[in-house]
Amino acid sequence: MSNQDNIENKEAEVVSKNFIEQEIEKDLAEGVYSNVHTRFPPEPNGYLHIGHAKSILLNYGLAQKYNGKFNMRFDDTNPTKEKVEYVESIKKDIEWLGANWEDRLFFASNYFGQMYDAAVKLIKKGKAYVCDLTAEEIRTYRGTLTEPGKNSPYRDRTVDENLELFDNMKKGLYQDGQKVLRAKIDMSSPNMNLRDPIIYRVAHMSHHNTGDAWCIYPMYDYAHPIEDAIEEITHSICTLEFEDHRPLYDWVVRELEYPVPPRQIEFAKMYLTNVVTGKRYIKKLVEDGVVDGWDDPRLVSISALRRRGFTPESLKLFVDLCGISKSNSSADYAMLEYCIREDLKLKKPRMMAVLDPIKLIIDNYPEGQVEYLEVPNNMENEELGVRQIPFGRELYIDREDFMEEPPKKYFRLFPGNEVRLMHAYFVTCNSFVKDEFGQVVEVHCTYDVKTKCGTGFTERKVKGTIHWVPVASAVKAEVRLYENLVDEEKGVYDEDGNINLNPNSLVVLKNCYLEPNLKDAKAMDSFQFVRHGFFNVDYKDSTSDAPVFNRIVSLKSSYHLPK
RNA sequence: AGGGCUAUCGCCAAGCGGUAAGGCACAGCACUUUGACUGCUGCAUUCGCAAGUUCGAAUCUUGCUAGCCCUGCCA
Repeated sequence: MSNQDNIENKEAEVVSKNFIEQEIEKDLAEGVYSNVHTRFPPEPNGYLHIGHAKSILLNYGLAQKYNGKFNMRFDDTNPTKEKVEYVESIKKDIEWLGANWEDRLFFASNYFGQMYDAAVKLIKKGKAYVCDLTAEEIRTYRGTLTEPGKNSPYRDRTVDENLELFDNMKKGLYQDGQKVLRAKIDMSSPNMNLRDPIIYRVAHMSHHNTGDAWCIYPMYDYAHPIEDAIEEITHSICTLEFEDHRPLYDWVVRELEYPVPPRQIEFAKMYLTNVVTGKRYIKKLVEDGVVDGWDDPRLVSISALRRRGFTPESLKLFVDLCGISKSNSSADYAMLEYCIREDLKLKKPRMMAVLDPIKLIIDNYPEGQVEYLEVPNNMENEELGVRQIPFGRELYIDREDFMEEPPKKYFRLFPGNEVRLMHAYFVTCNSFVKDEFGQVVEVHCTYDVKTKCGTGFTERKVKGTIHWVPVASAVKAEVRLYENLVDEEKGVYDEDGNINLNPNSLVVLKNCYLEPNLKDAKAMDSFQFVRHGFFNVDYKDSTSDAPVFNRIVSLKSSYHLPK
């Protein structure tokens, strides 16, 4: 079974339609829309994270499922927050995820002209007015959650006066904050968004895309429905906090009289338990140097997950497994880990690596002899081929694979016990050597030639198999193990809102030995290290000459020494 | 005179009036050139709580309770 089939099978398990799909099918059946057109509309003000991946994959997946189209759109209506550098990184992340916008890459800022015309239309309909109140006054006039607001004294200006004032705003006759354009809706609405929301503000600032062409910029609530309508989006999918904005969204598309108005549907954001997902907090971690950048493998930004070795397929699987709903929830990190293991296990070679080495010496193996063993790269996937591993008298094995006094059900090496050296021979432990600190440094064994792997030897069996690496040709490497950045015992935040950090979130092992085949491993290549999990070669500059491996994910938690 | 939304196993999540899907996690057994993987088995007499309607309610009604969101010239 190929890996692709495997993923498709996993997806097939998600049989029921999510509520958005149900809504779409209802719209299609009732003829509200004749096609499906979705979009992903980030503001280029930072890095995308796994929560965005959910939205991207949802929107793209919906378009695919219903044979529709998917647009990429930068919602860049606020020049104070946006930068070109984010635009490129966002495009890169989305392409990497596999969401294809084809030739439909748009910028909200390219619609400024149409948005201006639409505002003029609203003014002419008597549905918008220029307001001279200060920001503070507007806040006061807006009322509170429990008290209605009151009308602005400028609310009843004539159409002609509004037209002239708005034109003057555009011409740059006013300072920032001096005047705004407001929609005339209902100052006593229980929905704050409908209390004459501001739809245009003055901001004398260069825009990353339009430069100095404009000094007035539309607000999200006004701009977004127009963007969707212009692009003929049918289903405008966003997160739950915009539910209260939907009446305003509908007001805008209705008053502007679009023939086929788009429809906004909200779903719950994705959170991960005990993981920092807030952009503000991630930014602080980066600035404080707690992590080494936005792509630090302990973060869940898309660039971090990519650097860590997560694949687009694994993220897609994760998003599908999590599902879409309207209830606030937080997924277990274990589910994410499952997804990457699932994706990689048949795709990647299984190599041997010794992370905490002790020597194993085969006393009856001829000194100086080297033999090459041919081993499959992945015993469950023949397509990955075979490789040669040199075998000799002196090997490294992992410290945890030998115990002087083994507990019950310990199947690995201990004095008198016989185990299989993976892909090689059975060896029996005869003795061991300790250093002056009482640490085991050498284990002495004898091997049985008859037991060579692949010869069909079946006379006796062993309970344990251990991995090894030849001392003479092993590749020395630095291995980085990642744990949760957050102290799970204490929870993500303390009383003051600071993050409870886990001091052991990054462990660097400098004395690791890998099988010789890993000498030329390419950057971003990933492997399974038997018993240790999945690792990838880091592309970032390392502090040592040795190759650096990041642990993507460890093996399932039940894969441990006997209790 | 507040409004909107949500509540089904440790975590996600189906369910849409006919008697609680599935996945993750966890546990056990089998298999195994690693104890992983794979396979099998187990894991909610009960759906936030309380009344009501009904032959029948997680699904309908009413009333509570808890959580999230909303008073940016942010998105």
